[in-house]
Amino acid sequence: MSITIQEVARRAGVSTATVSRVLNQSDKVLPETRERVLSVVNQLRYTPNTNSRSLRTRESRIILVILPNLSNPFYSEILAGMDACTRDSGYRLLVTAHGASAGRERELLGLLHQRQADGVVLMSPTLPAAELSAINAQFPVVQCCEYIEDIGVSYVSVDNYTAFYEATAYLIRAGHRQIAMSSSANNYPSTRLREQGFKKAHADAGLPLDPQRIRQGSYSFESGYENMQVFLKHKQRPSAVMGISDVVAAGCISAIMNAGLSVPGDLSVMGFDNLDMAKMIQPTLSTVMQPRRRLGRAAVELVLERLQGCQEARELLLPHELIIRHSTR
Amino acid sequence: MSITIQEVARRAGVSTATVSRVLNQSDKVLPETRERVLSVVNQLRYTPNTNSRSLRTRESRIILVILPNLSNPFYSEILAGMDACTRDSGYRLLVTAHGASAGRERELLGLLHQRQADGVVLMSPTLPAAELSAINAQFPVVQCCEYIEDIGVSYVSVDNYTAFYEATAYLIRAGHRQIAMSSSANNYPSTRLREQGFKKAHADAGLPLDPQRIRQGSYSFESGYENMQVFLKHKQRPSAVMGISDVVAAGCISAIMNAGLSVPGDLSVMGFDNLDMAKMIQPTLSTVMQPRRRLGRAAVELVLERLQGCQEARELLLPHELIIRHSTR
DNA sequence: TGGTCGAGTGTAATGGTTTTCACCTCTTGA
DNA sequence: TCAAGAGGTGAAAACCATTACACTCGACCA
Repeated sequence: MSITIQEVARRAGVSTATVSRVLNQSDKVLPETRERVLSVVNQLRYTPNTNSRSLRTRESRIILVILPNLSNPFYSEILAGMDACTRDSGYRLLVTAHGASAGRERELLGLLHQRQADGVVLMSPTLPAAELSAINAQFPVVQCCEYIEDIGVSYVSVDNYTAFYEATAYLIRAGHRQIAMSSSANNYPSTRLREQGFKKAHADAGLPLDPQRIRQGSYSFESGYENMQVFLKHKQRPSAVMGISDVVAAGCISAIMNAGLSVPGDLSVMGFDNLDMAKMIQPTLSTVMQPRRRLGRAAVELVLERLQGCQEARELLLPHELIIRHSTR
Repeated sequence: MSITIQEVARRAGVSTATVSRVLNQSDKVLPETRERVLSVVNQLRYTPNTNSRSLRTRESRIILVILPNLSNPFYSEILAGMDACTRDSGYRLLVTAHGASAGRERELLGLLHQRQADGVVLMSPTLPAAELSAINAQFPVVQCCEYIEDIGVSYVSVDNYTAFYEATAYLIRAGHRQIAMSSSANNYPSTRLREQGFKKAHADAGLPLDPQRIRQGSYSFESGYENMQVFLKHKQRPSAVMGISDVVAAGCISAIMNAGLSVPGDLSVMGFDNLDMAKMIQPTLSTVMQPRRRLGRAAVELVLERLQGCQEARELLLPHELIIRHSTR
């Protein structure tokens, strides 16, 4: 049916070993033999069978990507970066969601042992640290965006602490004294870091911070909406609010407008992520840009690097950027 | 290193053939032998090596998904549907973007011949019809959302014509007489169908339609913005505008607001897709819901169905739904 | 009693590649 | 002139599963 290396060898009048050598540009082959083989390869449009190759070499040239869910647009741009990075590397991406189930995540990581994947990018690990670093000892593991620190597992992310600090400081410099934050109840390091940045900016400015000013919830639009409704009822209404994500910030804006107030006239709103959406809403959303494409690209690069043999764990924080649009003043 | 079928066979005191038979629940095996084998399998946590299996059986249990790009949130929910559908089928998703290059798409489809994938879902084919149906003769091909009709290749989509017709008719019934459409210059069937639905709704209502009222562009926010700016300059300003997508509609809304007009006070705006974003903008966007999760699920189901042996091409149009929010009146 | 049949199992070929090892031919240096 | 070494190549094992075919054994029938 399909063309095999035998066929190529036969037509080129060499052994399969030689064809293999030519294709893997490894060993010494006489230039003229190489030419002969290559011309047959091109003529026959031969491509090696990946299964037999993987069977032999114990590598699949596939990188596994595990994220909590696929429906969140935050991830799409990151995936695009990974995909682009993968393109000419000979590797491919196997993308799946774990749906917040550690069991499912464990099952997926089983693909590594089955040699169905050579390495993995985790977008938000649900597994305990010990398990993670055990796997990392055997296979390249890279954490992207969300990560557990100091367990010897590489990660690439942004500096959530500083980013949130800067965004908060910006609002303070702009004259805001009562700032609220619609946060999340999850245990992600990023969430904690952002809250810490928020607090530190207050502390450094000598501003008191009423604990009621931080409300937890989720990363959803609805959560932003509901938290904002509560903030609006506080006796001392905040003059600005930070969303832990753009989507949450959009929820805040909706709540504000539905209460008959205006943004940024009555309240300023700041988001986080710089989704495409941020420039589409009215008013356009001030936010902190995460370089999502580059995050994806870097994550895959780190996996590739380890596949190349590099052993050391890398900890990359890519530059974020405060983007001021029209939802703040 | 890893456990092989030989090892299982040895410990269970049977031949590898028997182990294989147990695992593939095919042939007759004495219940007690089966038990013995299964217990060893569980004890050793044995999972068959996929590469050698694929090498033998010439199937990879992988479904290829090719979309134009990964960064568009329109696709993310569809992917989620595919992923969910795939979950317990034993199949996995290999997702890649073709970046509007037919060459790249062709290259990716090569994975089928290399037995790296058993079937494929195409989210917007760039290949000529003939090539597509040639591939479809050998492997399961399913078109999703965008499709070429009548070439014997299955597809799943929504009824773009009727959907756009209904949305337009809704605006007409609401009293609008001057309706514009921010369309796209591409050649996608969906685009043509939506334009036709738009026109037919006018015709059926006996409304004249100035050709200037349809402007082409792209599927981007900017395109909607720019088209809208032109519409606003027309001597007879439209009282409503339909975007070919939610993102385009959002661009229209921005242009309208930046011109100092209001939505829906001065103009009504209708989108298409019902992205999450639609409920996040102000005013919330009236739109046509595409059941994206179900689209993804159905596409994968069709591939699976053909893999099961079903030969006939299916043409599925899933129900859409007009969703009225606050951008229209 | 001898032959047929079927159920259950094992042997070994098979899939397509990579890679070890052995081989041959030349060159080089002593 | 011969030994050693190096460059180029081929034969065959190995990777790990599936499966066609053969075999054994007991049951059953004529």
